[in-house]
Amino acid sequence: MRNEDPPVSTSVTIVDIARQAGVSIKTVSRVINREEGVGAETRARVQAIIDRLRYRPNASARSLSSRRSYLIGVIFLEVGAYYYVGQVQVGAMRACRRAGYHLVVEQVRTPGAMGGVQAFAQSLREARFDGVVLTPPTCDDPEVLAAIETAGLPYVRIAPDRDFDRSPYVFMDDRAAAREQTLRLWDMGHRRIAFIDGPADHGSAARRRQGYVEALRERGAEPRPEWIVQGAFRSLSGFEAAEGLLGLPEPPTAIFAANDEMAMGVLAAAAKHGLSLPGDLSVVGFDDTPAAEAAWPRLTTIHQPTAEMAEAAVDILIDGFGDERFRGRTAIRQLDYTPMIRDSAAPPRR
Amino acid sequence: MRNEDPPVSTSVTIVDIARQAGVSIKTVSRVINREEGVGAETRARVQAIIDRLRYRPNASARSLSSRRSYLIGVIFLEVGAYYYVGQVQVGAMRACRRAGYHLVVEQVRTPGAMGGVQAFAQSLREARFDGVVLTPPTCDDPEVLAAIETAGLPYVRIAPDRDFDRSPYVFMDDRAAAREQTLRLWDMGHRRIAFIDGPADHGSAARRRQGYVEALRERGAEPRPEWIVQGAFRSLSGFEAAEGLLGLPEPPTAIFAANDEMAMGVLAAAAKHGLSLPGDLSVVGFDDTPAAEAAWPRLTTIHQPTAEMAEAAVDILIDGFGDERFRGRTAIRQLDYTPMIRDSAAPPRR
DNA sequence: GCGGCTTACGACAACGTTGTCTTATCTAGT
DNA sequence: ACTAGATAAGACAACGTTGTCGTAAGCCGC
Repeated sequence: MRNEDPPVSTSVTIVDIARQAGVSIKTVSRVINREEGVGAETRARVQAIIDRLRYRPNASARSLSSRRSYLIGVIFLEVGAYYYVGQVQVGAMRACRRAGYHLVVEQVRTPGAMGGVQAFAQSLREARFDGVVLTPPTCDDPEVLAAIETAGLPYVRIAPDRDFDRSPYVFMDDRAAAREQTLRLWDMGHRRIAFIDGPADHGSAARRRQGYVEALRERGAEPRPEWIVQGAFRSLSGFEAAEGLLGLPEPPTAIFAANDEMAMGVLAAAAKHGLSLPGDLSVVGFDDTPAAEAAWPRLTTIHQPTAEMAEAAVDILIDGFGDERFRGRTAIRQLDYTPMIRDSAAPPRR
Repeated sequence: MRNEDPPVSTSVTIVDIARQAGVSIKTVSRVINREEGVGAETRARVQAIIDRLRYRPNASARSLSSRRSYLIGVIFLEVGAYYYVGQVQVGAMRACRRAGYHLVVEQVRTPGAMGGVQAFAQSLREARFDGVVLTPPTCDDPEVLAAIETAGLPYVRIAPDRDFDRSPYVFMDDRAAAREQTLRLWDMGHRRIAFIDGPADHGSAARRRQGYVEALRERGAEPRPEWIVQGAFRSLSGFEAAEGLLGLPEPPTAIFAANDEMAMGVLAAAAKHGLSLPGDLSVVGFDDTPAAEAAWPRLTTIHQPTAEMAEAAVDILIDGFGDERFRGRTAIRQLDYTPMIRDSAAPPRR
């Protein structure tokens, strides 16, 4: 067991391994890919040499020959800014690593670049992904979907909003979570509950709004249009929405923001107005970002298992590669939310 | 100009183009890669066919043959959570798109996975990146650097903290920015200025602290140890640090958090203590996240051109590919910060 | 001892590009 | 008119794998 590591790694190939082991390259290939048809003894000998020389197969060659790139794309409308994006990557990467895949980040909208979906589609066809994961709201964009299907790429969507039998997908029951959240406010005694909506093209925002509406109707109240205001999932939009709401002749006693970022904006607006929370105003969010826990008052919200959803999506994708026709399987995976009851919601002060 | 698009794209190759154009595949290859040695007329004819058939070269084949993968890795200690990560990706992707590269995200630390840097190194060698971009604090990790150098990969670092002539890098003068920031507080009249530090392994945190210390000394004051507290760049750590600071017998009148996330935590702690900002306490941050603008009071901070730094890093990387020995060039690129003077800092109330 | 089956392995041709070298053809200089 | 030198294009061999098919050896049943 002397330290006889090879010199600097001037790329050792499958041929080197085969020669050293005295077998054919095909046999080495079989060992690498854990295929059967190799005797235990031979397998061990080859494996030992692979380990000693620190051999790693060349991804390009492998991919050219096998038509598999071991690359999975995760597609965002826009990378950056959101906490959500990071969480998706965390989960997706975990699943990729486990299965020996790499994660390529793609973005449909590239500020300052020419050609929108067109350029994206080109980029797609060139990259040779084995499959892609689509995140909202891109997962509902007909153009994007068409581009991916034209390229013949298997894909899994996270939290899509329609065409549910068009592909496998993973989701969480946003509507139910939002309904519960609203019900909790109502049952605390709130009767003037406002809702700050997400971007119009965002399916999960719409479902959260539905849950809100549903809860009110369930308690026999008709949602008032002036209490449902448009937001953009960014803290500044939450701030502005709350400003409007608090300036109303009959301001709400509770505000439900469709995501935590906007809820943080609401907190800021409340601070500006000198409101004491949660006494003067209850605020609840959705997502459970780290900032929600470090807010004051600590934000009551819904924990969304984003990373786990992304992980499940990649798992479905990779599992599907075995199958002849990926589209045949319409795997669906539902994950659970968790209400995080903290301090920002309380019965309204009389 | 009839609409005679080809049928579904059952992968058209360079051979198809060559046949249709009546030229050799090499000539097509030359057209694709904008090499010289093709007549204008031939070039146009070939290009037209490429466009008509929507041909895109096979990345794997190209990569196998040319030893270039057109893949650039961007390496984080941990993806997720930070605003920073998203911004880096935005910039890096912009540069990649421009040059026809794709961006692969890698993470050194994979929670719940075996093998730390070792597994990472394997993953690296397998992926065949053309080059990688390292972000802090990973860009200062000797093990990671050694792994990358062993693999013979060109790399560019973003905001490294040492070994400045080991590779090209891009940076921003954190120290100067923090010094100015501190000076502004001092010159407003603050004499008890606390600093919430970042993680110990984070070079830019250390430089910001140096700037803070330097500013105080410049004004003839010696920094008090109890006013420099450890944080972790997360909002919760900012909250906790502020709690400690505000409980001091002689609490600071201003708190400088080494990043915005922690500053947001400080804001929360101040709200908890019923402080009126900025009268009772001035708070300043560093980074200029979107949340900083939607806070109340709006957070005074330093705008860091993160996306631009990442973009520059990728540009340097790609430019360097032309050169024989990448290590020969030690390109350095400095970008400027911008103080964002908003409402969270003001002269102390007497 | 023969055919038929299984197991373990190898030969060889893809895979779709790019790199290197060679070969026509055209242009300019004398 | 002849050569030198540029320019345009092609032939062919890599690149490092995997897929397909072939085959030798061993085992079984009779």
